[in-house]
Amino acid sequence: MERKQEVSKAVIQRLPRYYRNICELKAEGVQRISSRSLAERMGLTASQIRQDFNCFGGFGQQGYGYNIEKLMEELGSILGLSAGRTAILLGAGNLGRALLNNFDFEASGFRLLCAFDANPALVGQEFGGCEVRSSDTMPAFVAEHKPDVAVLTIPRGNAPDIARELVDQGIRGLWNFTGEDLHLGGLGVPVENVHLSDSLMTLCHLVSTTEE
Amino acid sequence: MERKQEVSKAVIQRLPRYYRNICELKAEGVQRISSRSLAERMGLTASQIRQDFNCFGGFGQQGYGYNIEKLMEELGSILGLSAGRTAILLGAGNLGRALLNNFDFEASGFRLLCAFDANPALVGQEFGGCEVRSSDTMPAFVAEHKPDVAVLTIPRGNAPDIARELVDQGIRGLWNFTGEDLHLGGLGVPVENVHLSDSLMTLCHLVSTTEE
DNA sequence: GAACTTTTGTTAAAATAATATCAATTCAAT
DNA sequence: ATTGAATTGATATTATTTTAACAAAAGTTC
Repeated sequence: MERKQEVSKAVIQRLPRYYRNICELKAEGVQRISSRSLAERMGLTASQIRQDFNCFGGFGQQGYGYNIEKLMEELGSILGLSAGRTAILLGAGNLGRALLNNFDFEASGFRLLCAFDANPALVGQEFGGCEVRSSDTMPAFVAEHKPDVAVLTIPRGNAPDIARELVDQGIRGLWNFTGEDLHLGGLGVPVENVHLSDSLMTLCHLVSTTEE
Repeated sequence: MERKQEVSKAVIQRLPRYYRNICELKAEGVQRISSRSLAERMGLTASQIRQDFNCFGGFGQQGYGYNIEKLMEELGSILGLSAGRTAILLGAGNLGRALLNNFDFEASGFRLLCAFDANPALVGQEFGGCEVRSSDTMPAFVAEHKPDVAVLTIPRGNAPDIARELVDQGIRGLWNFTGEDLHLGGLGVPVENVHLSDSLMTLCHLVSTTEE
């Protein structure tokens, strides 16, 4: 599993999509696949797929292709999905609740321990099987349970302060929906900034330039 | 505004982030900014910013920098945010309602006309100022109002069929939350596939590899 | 089991993207 | 006005990423 040299960010960002497609293939009952077939399915080149996989050591077989079962395990392991990581969610507003109710955290490698909100009306309620606790109790909870990552669905203004606080308390990653770009890479804490608006603006541009 | 040669996808995907930051600067009352300052703020290189902007014709001034007001207009125009585009939303389940209630479509260039759902209990209700209508009435509505894009927050299985139907009815773009990767580029219809799970899996990997 | 086909892993080449450099131009100060 | 500092836009360079090519290995068929 040890990598000779740093794997490029471009490759890393393709891994979840590979994993998704392999899971689908497994669900379809497929046992093995060649880089060519997978490339066709995903709209990539076979060459790119082979090179991507080989960043982590070849797990294919010449003349045969890739075994779906094995490939899924390998990709899952590279992504760290079975590491039993834990998460908490901060901010049980509309967006936070939508995630609690709909999003399958387990499928992305995380067990959601609980949510926190400052609003007393929400404290004690449960969404998607996850209890909302008072924000006051967050530091003690983090100190005790040491969750790996925090999901930030709090209002934007609070984001930088809370992020710093969480890092001080030992959080190892942030899934950030606040709209504020956070960069804690310098502190060794990765952040995934989610900006739905960026995606929609890109679509707006694409629609505008696809005009005939 | 005419481009000499195709602007690379990498540049396009940075535009929304530029736009966001310029909006913030304007809100802060800043009147002008140099590529160096902006680079520092955004964690990029000044060179990259100048080259990106120059893809669309230089709108800076030597010895002065970029005028915030002008830059915002130019970027907004490139993104097509003022084109008065319209959207409909399909599927007023948890995710759909979360978008209706929380997401600022106008800020990303779209006026949301209405939502559609097959569930009679939801039809007639309003979320975020947007009315839910019966799915049955969707084709007639699209034929009459010709919305530019459709937001897909329907269950995954239906996605491909509905997408094709929408394209036949003249839809020009899809903002796809179904989890199913849609590729209608061949039909000249751009799609933005949103996969929150990809983002969280990437974070899982980053947390795992940032281990000391 | 020999010939043929498939397909990988690896190396090389091509294409793309990011960064550095610098002349030309503008602003600001005296 | 003249000088000096700042900053762009363009070009050149470097780095990265993607694609192509192919020998080596495994499967398949007769």
